[in-house]
Amino acid sequence: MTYPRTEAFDAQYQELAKYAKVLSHPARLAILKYLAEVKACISGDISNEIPLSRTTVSQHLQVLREAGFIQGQIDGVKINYCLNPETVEELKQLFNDFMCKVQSDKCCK
Amino acid sequence: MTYPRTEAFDAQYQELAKYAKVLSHPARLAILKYLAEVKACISGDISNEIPLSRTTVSQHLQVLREAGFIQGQIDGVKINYCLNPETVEELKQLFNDFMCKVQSDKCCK
DNA sequence: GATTTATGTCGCAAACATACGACATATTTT
DNA sequence: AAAATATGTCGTATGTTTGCGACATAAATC
Repeated sequence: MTYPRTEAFDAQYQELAKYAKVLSHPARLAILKYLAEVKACISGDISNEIPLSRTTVSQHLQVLREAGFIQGQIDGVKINYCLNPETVEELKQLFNDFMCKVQSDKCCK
Repeated sequence: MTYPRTEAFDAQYQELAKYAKVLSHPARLAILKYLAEVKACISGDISNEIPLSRTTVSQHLQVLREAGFIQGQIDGVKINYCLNPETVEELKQLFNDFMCKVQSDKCCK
């Protein structure tokens, strides 16, 4: 949702918020972890692994793809999915930068 | 949303997903950062700082409070809000644990 | 005790997210 | 070329999130 009043203000937090949204569903965290374990696999493997329909998994894959977390390599009928290390690295960076600003010495106690 | 089929499966990702959801809105990231900067403040200060109505800020504060990110200390009519370092630390831990499982050596290249 | 100040909750509309069956497409295999 | 396989997109129902005005509460001040 974009609200005119907040657009400018939100800008600096938009990127991390977007990544956080992608990570805010257990299925997507599970897919990322599964991909890290198997290094590469086809989408059918994922819907066998997690208790969701093929359609739903496909939609979660789309969210992960659009956010740049995963990449798909077409191989005939199959599509081999794997993690995109650049995006994983960027997330880590953004998150750590944010955490530095919200350090434990910055509380009222 | 809770789906019976996925409940057991989701369990191990539920916690991080929940934290990620809290961080998935720019206004909430902004509030956390503002609180870190000023160390403690009242809710009115926050709605003056960010371009959202008092009501909306109050609701974002509720989300942050319920997730344990912030604490409110009643002082007469005012409520002094501040960060909760335990939760910030727990988030950092959960996130780092997850990132270790999704390391850059775990891709198809 | 009336007014002001600080904050919270309710109710609602609009937007967004989730899950999944049904259908579409495209490449293999027979 | 028909069947099988792998995957994507559409439509839809249901639930959740967001923003905000209106109302409620409760302490402080006049």
